[in-house]
Amino acid sequence: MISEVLDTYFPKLTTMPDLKKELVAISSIHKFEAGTVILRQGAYIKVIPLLISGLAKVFKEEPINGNEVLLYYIQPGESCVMSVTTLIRNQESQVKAVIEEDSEVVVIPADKALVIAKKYPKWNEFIYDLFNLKFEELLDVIEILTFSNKDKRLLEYLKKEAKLKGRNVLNTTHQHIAHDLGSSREVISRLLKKLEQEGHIFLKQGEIELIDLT
Amino acid sequence: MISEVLDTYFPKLTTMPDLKKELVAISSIHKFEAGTVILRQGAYIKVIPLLISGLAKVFKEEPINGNEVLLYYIQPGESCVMSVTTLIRNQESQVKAVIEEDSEVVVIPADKALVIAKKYPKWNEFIYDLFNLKFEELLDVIEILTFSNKDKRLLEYLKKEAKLKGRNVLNTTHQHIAHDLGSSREVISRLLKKLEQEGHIFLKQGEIELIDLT
DNA sequence: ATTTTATAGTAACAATTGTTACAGATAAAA
DNA sequence: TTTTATCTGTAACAATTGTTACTATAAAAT
Repeated sequence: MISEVLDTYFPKLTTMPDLKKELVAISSIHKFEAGTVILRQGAYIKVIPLLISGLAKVFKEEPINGNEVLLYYIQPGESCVMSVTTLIRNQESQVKAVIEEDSEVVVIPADKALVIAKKYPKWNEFIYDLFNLKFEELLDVIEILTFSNKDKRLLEYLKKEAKLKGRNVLNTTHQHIAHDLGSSREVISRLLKKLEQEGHIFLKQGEIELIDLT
Repeated sequence: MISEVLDTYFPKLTTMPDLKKELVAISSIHKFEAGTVILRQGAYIKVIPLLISGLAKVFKEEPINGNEVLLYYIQPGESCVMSVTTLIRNQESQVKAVIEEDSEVVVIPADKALVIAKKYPKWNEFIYDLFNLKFEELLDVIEILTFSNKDKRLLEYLKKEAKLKGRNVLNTTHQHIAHDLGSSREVISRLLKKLEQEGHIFLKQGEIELIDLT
């Protein structure tokens, strides 16, 4: 079971028979419901999660008044890179990870992941790839925060959500979006109305339909 | 020469005699003047630089109208993480690196760095550390961009510059700061004046003196 | 010493975003 | 069906940031 799942979603980790064998031996599959916090900011890493279905979001919390920003997503075939390096450095996690859609996760105990990392260069390649990917997502966020207005950021967010969730109707609230983007509900409502008037989206209570997905 | 330099600035890379020997054999020391672009956005990686003196800055360029934002710094004892992962993935660089203060750099040819990475886990530990560090710097940038105003961002920038350059008088222009932060000169002038009135800094032509460095 | 260039100051206005304070609409629960 | 809670719309105003346009100052060059 785990063997096939790894083959399908993490092919990089199964090209080496030894590595694959070891991974299968130490990992187990868990299911998490939407809303589950799988990693708390400030906590230490106990497991490395490999997502095989569903979707997770990674946030940075502002210590003072509890605001958060969405940093990036974890899709099937990915893991939480921050977990991996934080584990190696034995630090507190700087981020919070939350399951966004019901997910299945291959879970690797932290101590054993450390052994694997030292033993198999392939594992590092996998992590490097992921790191690069997430690094670039952060760069994109910074670019759009620096050079664009909120309406652009909002539209990009909606498109990304639609793409990752595989549908062009999003079931969400203005409040929820405001939370993800670190803004206020009123501002988001105003900008959504503007996007609707421009023909990008169609609004209903608890629903946003994307018109042009490009 | 290279041997001592590595011991001093990159102790992690010299704990294993074999790794150290190999690094010494393949690397050379180069000097770069302030202003030198050591990595162009869109270019492929030819060398991995290890900074031993001076300071470098890493920018993300906006493709359309040539604006840039400062992402993070490279200090002595650090390398350009983006180079490392971009090299492994054989991608175009997503960022631009510029020498900020005259620097000395240990240069490792890209092809040989790849061999080293596969052979020595210690190298990966070094890279992981660095990645984590820079990742966290990016998170801090995103946090401040999301939750704070420009004046806070500006003050943090000035403090960081002062800290990294080891002096509390910065020789820079408003235009240059605006460029680093992706804003306009007039806005920066206005905010600097405000910071001066609040007693944080003291302004002179071409100079900014930090009062409180905390 | 005078001109030229680069740098900085600032006022006035526009655009964007945040905040307050309600009202209306929709869906869920009683 | 009524009640209740949640979600959305929006006006009015405040604060912040961006833009335009011009002036003032300091440093560098002639």
